[in-house]
This record gives sequence, C-alpha cells and structure tokens, in this order.
Amino acid sequence: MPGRAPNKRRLGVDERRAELLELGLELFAAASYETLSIDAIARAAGISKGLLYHYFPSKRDYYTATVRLAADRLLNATLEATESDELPPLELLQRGLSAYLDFVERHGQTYATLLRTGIGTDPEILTVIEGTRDAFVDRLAERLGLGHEGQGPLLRLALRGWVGFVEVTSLSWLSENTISREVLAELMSETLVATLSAASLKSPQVTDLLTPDSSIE
Amino acid sequence: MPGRAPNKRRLGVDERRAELLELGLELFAAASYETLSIDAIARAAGISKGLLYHYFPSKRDYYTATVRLAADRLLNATLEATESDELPPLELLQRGLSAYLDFVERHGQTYATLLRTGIGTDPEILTVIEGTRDAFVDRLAERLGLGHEGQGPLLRLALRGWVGFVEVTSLSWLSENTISREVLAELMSETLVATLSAASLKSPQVTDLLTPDSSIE
DNA sequence: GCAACTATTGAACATCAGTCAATAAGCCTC
DNA sequence: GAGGCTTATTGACTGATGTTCAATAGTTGC
Repeated sequence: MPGRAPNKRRLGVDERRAELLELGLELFAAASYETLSIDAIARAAGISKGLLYHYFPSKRDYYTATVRLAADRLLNATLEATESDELPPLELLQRGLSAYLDFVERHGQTYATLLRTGIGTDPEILTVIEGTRDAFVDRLAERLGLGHEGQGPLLRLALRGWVGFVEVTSLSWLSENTISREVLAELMSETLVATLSAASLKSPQVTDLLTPDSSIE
Repeated sequence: MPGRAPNKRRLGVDERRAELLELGLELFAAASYETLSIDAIARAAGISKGLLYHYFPSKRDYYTATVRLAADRLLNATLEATESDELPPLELLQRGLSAYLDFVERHGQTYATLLRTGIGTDPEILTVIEGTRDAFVDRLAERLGLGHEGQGPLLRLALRGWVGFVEVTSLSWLSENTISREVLAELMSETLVATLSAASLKSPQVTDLLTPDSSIE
C-alpha cells in the first residue's frame, strides 16, 4: 500500500468518510471531474478502489457529497455570523457579507468547486446549488424582517437574483482581485437594497432597510 | 441503418455538422452528460459512432461545441435587437432585455443547457460561459455609453454581477413562471441602474441613464 | 484465544469512449 | 455508362475507466 499511512490500517466509518470528503474537495477543485479517475482518487487517499465504493455508491455520488459539503460549510459560516437578534437588519447584512467574503477568501477552492460551471446538467448537483440559493433567500427574508408581510414571488425572485449577483462577483473577485473587499461588500449591499426597492416593497421593515446609505467613493 | 432517413445516405460536411449540433442541443438538455452515451447519440442521429468522431474529436468537444452554439445564439439574438444608434441608452436596454427574455421563453432548453450547473469544473466550458458574460459586459458598457470614461474594475464587476442576476432570475423564471415578463424585465433594468449608481459613476452618460424611473407597482 | 462483525482488498467484470482499416457514396471526366 | 478519385461512413475492435464481489484482515468483546 504505497500511499497508506502505516498507522491508518483501518479507520472508523465516520473518520474515513470525513477524510475522503476533505480529499474530494481538494481533488475536484484541482482537476476536472472527467480527468480525475477513481484510480487516482484511491491512490491519493491511500486506499483501494473497492473501499471508495464501500463509502460512496458511485463516482458521481462522491462528487455530489463533496459539493454538498462545500454548500453546508458556506451556509454554516454565514449563519454563525448572523445569529444575533439584537442588531438592525443592515448590520446583520454587513456581518453576513463579511462572513461570506471571509469564506470566499479562505476557502476559494471550495467555493469554486461549489459554483463553477462544469460539464452538462446534473439533477443532483442542481439540487444542491439551487437548495443553497433557496437557503440564502429564506435567511435573507427572515433576517431582513421580510418574513411576515410583503413576501411574494417578486421578492423571492429579487433576492434570488441578488444571490446570483453575489456569486458571480465573488467568483470574479476570487480570480481577479481588482477591487478591495470593502468596496465589493458595499456594492453587494447597495445592490440588495436597490433591488428590493425596485421590487417595491413598502412594509415598515423594508422602509427602514432602505434608509439611504452614502455612495461608494 | 435503423434510425437513418433513406434520403440521407451521405451529407455534406457543413450540413451534417449543423445537424449534429442541433441534435446535441436537444440531447444534452434532456439528459445528464454522463448518462448520455456516445452510442445513444449516434443512434439518435441515425449514424455510426465513428462518424460522430469524424466530426468531433471527443464527446467533450461535441458538448463544448453545443454550448458554444447556445452562447452564440443568445449573443446574436440580443445583438440584433440593440444595434440602433438612434435610441437612448435606457431604450436600448429595454430592447436588449426584451430580446433576452424572448430567447429564454422560446429557447428555454438551449438557455438551460448554456447556464445550468453540471458535474465538475471544465476549463473549456468555463471559457464559454465567462466569455459570454464578458461579451455582455462589453456590450452593456458600450451601449450605455460607458465605454469611454468612468470605466474601471468596479464598473465591470457591477455589470458582471448584474449579468449573474439576470441569469439566475431568468433560470428561475423559466422553471417557475410566477411573475409576468414585464415585471421581470423592469426588475432587471432597475437593478442595473441601481448597481451602477452604487458603483458611483458620475459621468454625464450615467447621470442621464440614472434618471429616476417609477417603481414597479 | 476464539467468534463475530465489518473495514479493506485487488482481481475480474461491464461499460463506454475512442480508433481505424475497409467500404460505399458522390462527383467528375472520358 | 464506366472508371477514378475523394471522402463520408461504417462497425468491429481496443483500452481505459467505473463498478462488483468473494476473500482477507483488523478490531472488539467474551
């Protein structure tokens, strides 16, 4: 067993699975799905191909599990930052964006694995991506106090579009760091405020939320 | 030759290639890349596997070519609608959005094939997608008169993010038609105006562009 | 030490992408 | 119409890759 650590002859189920998922994040970020063979993965993990199949029913399931892990991590990172009930909505938004961009900065490969477009259309991957967007939309609606009134298809779509805005700008920022993080965060938050305004929500929470901010100079 | 039309024994190179690309758009929209085998494609086309390889060096090249076709079609559809030099920027924007949403409505599968997330990360697909976004950003900058001054990284990023906004909202709208097309178009255009404002561009062109619109009621 | 459970293995198998020598279709010239 | 040339087309074959599974080995409890 060339790649196997001598003290890791046999691991517990949870430990091995977690180890494989971490490795999956790295490997799938560094090579295209097609060119990364099961042989190469098993070698990198220091295990047999058969063992990989003991843990994941197929290559695609292995990949899906890693994408799901990336999504959970992103969601959790931003959840922790926005759990306070004592702060005004805009402050919560700033915190959430800060945590989001922290994640982008520190876990760039994970983020890219989650959101970079690959070959073809796969229903399960789509489910993970769309589920992540849904979770962000729900959370935004709740944290910004839009959870109880004035909520409807247009609001959800506006929030969803904004999540897309954040994704695309974050990916661009990740690969070309041409503006500062603060400027990016402010662009994101002002765009959110604006798109909600465009969606014309007149409830008190949104009115408060839409208090003018100074523009980026 | 079970699937072969009797009058199609031998086609010209261009004709056959075009036929295969059209078929590719359908097939790749309907099934995941992995589950769609070369055998199935050849059968659907009424040709041999070898012939498929005569036209495309690999399965992946075949797929990439279909995605590129989808992108070109989208770009061309919106280009034609926005070629007039006599209209004000906001009118051009409305025309462009109208053409874009026409495309989404009429060629939903093509659009989804272009933008739906699939398995893994593939550099060539990424190049097509990002190239399409770049083309839209360039075109927007030019048509909105932002091509000569006040242009910079922040502007490009804002425009780029907005393209992401349009993509995500269009995909959602495609699968859940919960708001009218007019409302969607207005949300898109107001969000563009707002994000440009947030990017704080003060040139005369942008000031004109930022003339207040009435909100969506 | 033995039995039971299960993580682990690697050879075998199945499937699929890709190859290539041979054939057939279509066009042009005589 | 026949023959020659070009090249679209074929289908059997090959090799790589994903998947399977009987056998083995590690660990725990008695």
